[in-house]
Amino acid sequence: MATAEKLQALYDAMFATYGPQHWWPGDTPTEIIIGAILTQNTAWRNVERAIENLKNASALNWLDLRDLPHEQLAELIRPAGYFNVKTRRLKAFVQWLWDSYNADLDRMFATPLHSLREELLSINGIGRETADSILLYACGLPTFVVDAYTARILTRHRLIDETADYDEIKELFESSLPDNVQLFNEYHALLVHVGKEHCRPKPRCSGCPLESFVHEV
DNA sequence: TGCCAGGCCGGGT
DNA sequence: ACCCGGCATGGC
Repeated sequence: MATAEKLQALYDAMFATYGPQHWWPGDTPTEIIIGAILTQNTAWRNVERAIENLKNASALNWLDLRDLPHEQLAELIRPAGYFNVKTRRLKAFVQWLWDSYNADLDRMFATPLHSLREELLSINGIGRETADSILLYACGLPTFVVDAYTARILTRHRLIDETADYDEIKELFESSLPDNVQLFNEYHALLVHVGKEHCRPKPRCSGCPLESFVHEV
C-alpha cells in the first residue's frame, strides 16, 4: 500500500473508532489563537486554567491583551507554564495584530494562506506548529498541523523516518490528502486524541486500537 | 520521585 | 547546518 493510501486508511481507522473531534477546543477565534500560543510544550489542562483566568479578568480581548502590563498578564497565564516567555510571545502577536490589521481578525483572515503564514512565522514566538494551528483552526485555512504526536505516531507506524522534520511531515500529508480544511482539522485532532490516549513516549504502546492497521515497531 | 505535556528561540560549534 | 540549554506549571 502506498504511503498516501496508508495515511487515508489511518484517518479512516481513527475516525471510525473515535468519530469527529470538533476541534479546536475553544469558543472563539481569539480564544483559539491565545490557546495555540499558550499550549506550546504544555498540557492542555494547564492552558485551560490560564484561559479561564483571562476570561474571569475580562482580559481575553485584543485591547486588554495589548494594554495589560507584562507582570499582570504573566500572573493570569501562570498556570500555563513558561509564563514570562509566553507573555512576551502573546504581546508580540498582539502588537503585530494591531500594527498589521488594526486588531481586526476578519481582515487578517482575508489574507492569502501562504503570505499570512509567512507573516505569522516572522513574529517572535510563533513557530511552524503555532502558525499552522492558528491558520487551520482560527482562520479556517487549509494547512496541515504537525505536532509531537503526529511525528511519534507516524514513526511508530513506520510511515516516516525518525529524522523527518516538520516541513517533510507537513508536505507528506498535504501531498497525500485532498486539500480540505475539514479533513485537515479532524485528522490533526484525531492524532492528538490517539496520541494522548495510546502513544506516549513510554511505554511505547498501550493497547493501541490501530494495531490491526499499522505495524508496531 | 522523575518524567511528561499539542514549542520555540538564541547561542555555540 | 545541526545541537543544546532555557523556559515553568501541574498530573500521574
